[in-house]
Amino acid sequence: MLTLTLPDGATRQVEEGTLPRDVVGSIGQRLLRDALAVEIDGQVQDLITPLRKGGSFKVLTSRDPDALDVLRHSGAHILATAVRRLRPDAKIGFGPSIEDGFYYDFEVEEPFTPEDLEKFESEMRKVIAEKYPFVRAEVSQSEARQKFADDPLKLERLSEFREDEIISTYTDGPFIDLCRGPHIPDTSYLKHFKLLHTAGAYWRGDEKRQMLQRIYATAFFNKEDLEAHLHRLEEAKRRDHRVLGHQLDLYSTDQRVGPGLILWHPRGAIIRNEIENYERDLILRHGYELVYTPHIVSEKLFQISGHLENFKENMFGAMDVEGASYRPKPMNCPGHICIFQGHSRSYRDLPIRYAEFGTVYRYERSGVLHGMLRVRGFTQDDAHVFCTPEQVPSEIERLLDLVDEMLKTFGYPYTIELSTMPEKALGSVEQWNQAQDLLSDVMRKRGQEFTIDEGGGAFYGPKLDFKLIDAIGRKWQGPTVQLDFNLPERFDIEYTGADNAPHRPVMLHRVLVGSMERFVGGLIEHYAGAFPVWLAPEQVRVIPIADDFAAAARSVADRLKAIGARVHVDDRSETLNYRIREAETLKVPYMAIVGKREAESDAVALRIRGAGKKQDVMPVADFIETVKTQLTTRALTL
RNA sequence: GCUCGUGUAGCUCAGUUGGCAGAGCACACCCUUGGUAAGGGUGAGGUCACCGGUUCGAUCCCGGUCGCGAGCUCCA
Repeated sequence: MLTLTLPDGATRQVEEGTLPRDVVGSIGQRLLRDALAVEIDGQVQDLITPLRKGGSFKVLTSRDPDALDVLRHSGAHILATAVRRLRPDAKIGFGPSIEDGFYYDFEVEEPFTPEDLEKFESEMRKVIAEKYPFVRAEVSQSEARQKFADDPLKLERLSEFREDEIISTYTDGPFIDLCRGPHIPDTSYLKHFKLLHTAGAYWRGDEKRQMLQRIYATAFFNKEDLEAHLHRLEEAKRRDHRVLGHQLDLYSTDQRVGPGLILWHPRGAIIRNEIENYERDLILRHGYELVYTPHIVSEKLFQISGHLENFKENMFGAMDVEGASYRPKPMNCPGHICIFQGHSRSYRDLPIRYAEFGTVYRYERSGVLHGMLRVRGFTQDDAHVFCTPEQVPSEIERLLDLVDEMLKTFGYPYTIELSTMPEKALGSVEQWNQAQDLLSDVMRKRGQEFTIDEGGGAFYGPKLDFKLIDAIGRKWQGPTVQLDFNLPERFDIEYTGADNAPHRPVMLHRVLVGSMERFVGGLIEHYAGAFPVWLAPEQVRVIPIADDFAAAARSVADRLKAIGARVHVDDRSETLNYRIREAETLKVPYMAIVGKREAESDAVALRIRGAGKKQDVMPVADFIETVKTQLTTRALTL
């Protein structure tokens, strides 16, 4: 007998092998109608998998987030059912639910076309209308091999089952799949879904294996959620930094320059420069010193640092300089270490914090390049802290403060991940554990929440990754802080302690924005191109209504320039409507319009970005104050 | 790098079942001097990504190269 504890505390005794469906039915018929799956002891299973253990027992309905995974996974089966009907030659791979939906992988001779997707979608509606129950069966290895005799990918998976593992299959009408489940009761439960796109995907994610055709789709329990999701996809498209970057004339790439290399146009360069100026002030306040190191350095340096050993596939090739090999630097750390070693150091000097906007070059495979977000040349706001082991916790604390201050300025909420020892790593397991404990201790003491990314560390040390959350809820790679017990060893750097003996300093690597390119690309999407005043390439556009007021407009502009604002006067011989439209399209925060009334009273008719027709007539002096406040506070809203 | 798709004016895109290349915007000039999201006219602008093949003839068909896009893999 198994004991099930219901959410209200009541218990039920049932025999092992009882179907959850029967338990739910005995609780209530209404509940059975709504039930999609059950959760036993925290594990989700469907209504037709026999109970093998007792514990807490919860019925999942469409209100439970976990039930959405069940729905989507079943959606994948229904997709495969439809595909198999129309393309009997398709060999089935895997079809899991994923963060925003589900996919199914197929091996086919002829790849799928967008028209195929439409046909599959309408075929899915037929499968749904036919209301096939999902039927579970537990089978032996040899039975399974028979059922999937024509599906080599499934046979491969079957060969990996252990003797004692249960092999289960699920059938919905004509389609059978090797699957652990759980599933919804029948195909009619899937109502609101959409096939999105196809893409190639390696079998089992291995680039040495064959390429399958993947169909991506999404599904929700109700129409509103589906529509909201599709709307979010549209919204992401609308914010695409590649489109906005071009429209707003921020940056470009050029075939003649090469892929993955960014040309910053004047308007984009302003944004970057503002960020750099802000950050320079910030870090000088936080005790950093600025340094510069060369873009190409002798390969010998990367032999010492271990980059040639561990990072070679991401480094550009060597160039010959009078018989010696030089390489573009993929990271700034070795150079900073050389500066540290330029003097003998005392414990009294530490911590030493070197910062550089250092441009690095990394070879990235052509298929991964993406606008400003994934490039081959980028500038890191890089810094390295050299300190004693005892100083590490306080340095981490300082960094947490610094990061917090910076991310607030840009209006990003964030989460923190602690990434631990990867497979390919320098240094001992003990060193790694020590470092990881140290990082987590500091955060626990602060009450700072974080999650663990197992095996996600850099090859030279564990790291803290800050994940930014943008205006539409997407996560971005933000600041990282990495502990490094390895480079100090390799470079044999030391300082003299109070005991007059040499000691090994600890090294911290950290970036705040990470890559200027990626960060600005992300900001474009975060703000949807409508930058806060302090970052806006053009902050005020002054528009005289007619030529007669051009002089008055220029006077307004001059006074704004005097407080450091970026202002243009648009006195072109175009209609007022035309000029307003252009400024609005360029997302200029303020339009200051000057006509007869304003010129006579030294005022402007202010049109604020996003506020439409609404205008505010105010004295020029007041407007200047408004802009000044925006600039000094780095305000996020107008 | 791999699978699929794609490349026509500065930009966004039509088009040619193989026969002198099209629009809108932007740009130049002229008219218009305007009160809150595109006033009107005229004009200039293209080796139809590049290389090769098929053909009397290729922007179009075929092959290759390069770029771009959706993904896979990888990452700041």
